[in-house]
Amino acid sequence: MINSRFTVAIHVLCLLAAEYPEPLTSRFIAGSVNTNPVVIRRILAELRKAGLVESRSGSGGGWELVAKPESITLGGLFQILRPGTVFGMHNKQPNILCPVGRGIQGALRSHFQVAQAAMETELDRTTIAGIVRTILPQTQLCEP
Amino acid sequence: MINSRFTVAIHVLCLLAAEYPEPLTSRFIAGSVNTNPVVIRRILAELRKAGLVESRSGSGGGWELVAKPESITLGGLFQILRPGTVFGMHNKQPNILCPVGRGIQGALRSHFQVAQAAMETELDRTTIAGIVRTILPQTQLCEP
DNA sequence: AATCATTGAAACAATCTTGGTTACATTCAG
DNA sequence: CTGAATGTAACCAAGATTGTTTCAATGATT
Repeated sequence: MINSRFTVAIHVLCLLAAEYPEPLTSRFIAGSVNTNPVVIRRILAELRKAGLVESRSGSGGGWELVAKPESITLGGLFQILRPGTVFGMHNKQPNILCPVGRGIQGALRSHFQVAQAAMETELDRTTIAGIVRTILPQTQLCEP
Repeated sequence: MINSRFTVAIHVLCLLAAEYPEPLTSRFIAGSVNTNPVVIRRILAELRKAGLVESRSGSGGGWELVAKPESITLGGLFQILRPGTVFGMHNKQPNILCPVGRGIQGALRSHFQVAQAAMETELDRTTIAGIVRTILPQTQLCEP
C-alpha cells in the first residue's frame, strides 16, 4: 500500500480550496485530518515548493492556495509527492552471469514506466475543484 | 516505492518458462535473483496458490510452470501478489465533524480504483512469454 | 515593548513493512 | 539409509513512515 501522504495532501488542498481566500492554520487542518500539525506542515512545505500554496508565519498566519483548484490534478499532485517510479526493482542486483538476471531489469523498465503513466493519466482526469464539488455540492468556490 | 516482490516474481516466472519443462530449485532461482532461497519459496508459494506453478518436495524436486507463459500477464500477476488497493487512505479516520473529513474518502475511492485499473490494464498487455522473448530472443519456448 | 499565535526545522520515538536468515520437520529419489 | 529438496515458523535487520516534542524565528495585536 502506498503511503497516506497522497490522500492527506488531497484532503488538505480541498480544505484550502473550500475556505479560500481564508488562510488556514496547520493546527486547524490537522484537526480535520486527525493528525499532528507537524505532519501537515511537512506535506504543505512540499506543495509550497511546487508552487501550489503559500504560507505566512506569525500570529494570524497560515496557509493559502495559490494555484487554481481547477488546475491541480491528482496526477500532478501524485508526481509532486512521489517522484520517481512506483515499481521497485530487485533490492540487490541480480546475477549477471544468468541471461535472465542480466536482461530482466532492462526488459521491465519501459513496461513499468508505461503502466505508471497510464495510472497518472487517469488520475489527471480528476481535479481538486472536482473533488470539492463532489463533497460540497452547494458550495461556490472562490479561486485564487 | 512498491516492494520488489512483483519484479522478483516476474524474474522467477521467466526462469521457469525459459527452462521448461525442467523443474528448478529455489536455491538455483535464488542464485539468479541474488537472494535467499526462502524468499523465493515464499513468493512461489503464493503463485502456487494461484495455480501458476507446482512444487515437488524431496530430492530431485523443485518448481515447475503450470500456466502457459502466454497466459500470464503482468496485470494478473500484480493482482495475485498485491490484493487490494495501491493507494493508502488516512491512517486514522478523518474528523467526521468536518464536511471535508466526512466526504473525502468516499469521493476518492472510485477515482483510486479507476486509476489502479488503468495501470493493471496496461500491465496486462505484457506477458511472461513476451518478456522471455525480449530477454532471450533466440530461445524456443516449450510450454506446459 | 510585551504577548501570543503561528511557521520552520531538527531531533527523536513508535510502528509497520519488507527482506533476509536460521532452524528444523517433512518429503522423496536413489 | 542418505542426501537433497520443500514447508513453515520464528526471528532479526534495515528502512520507511508517521507521530511527537522542542525551540527558534516571525509577525500581528495590544
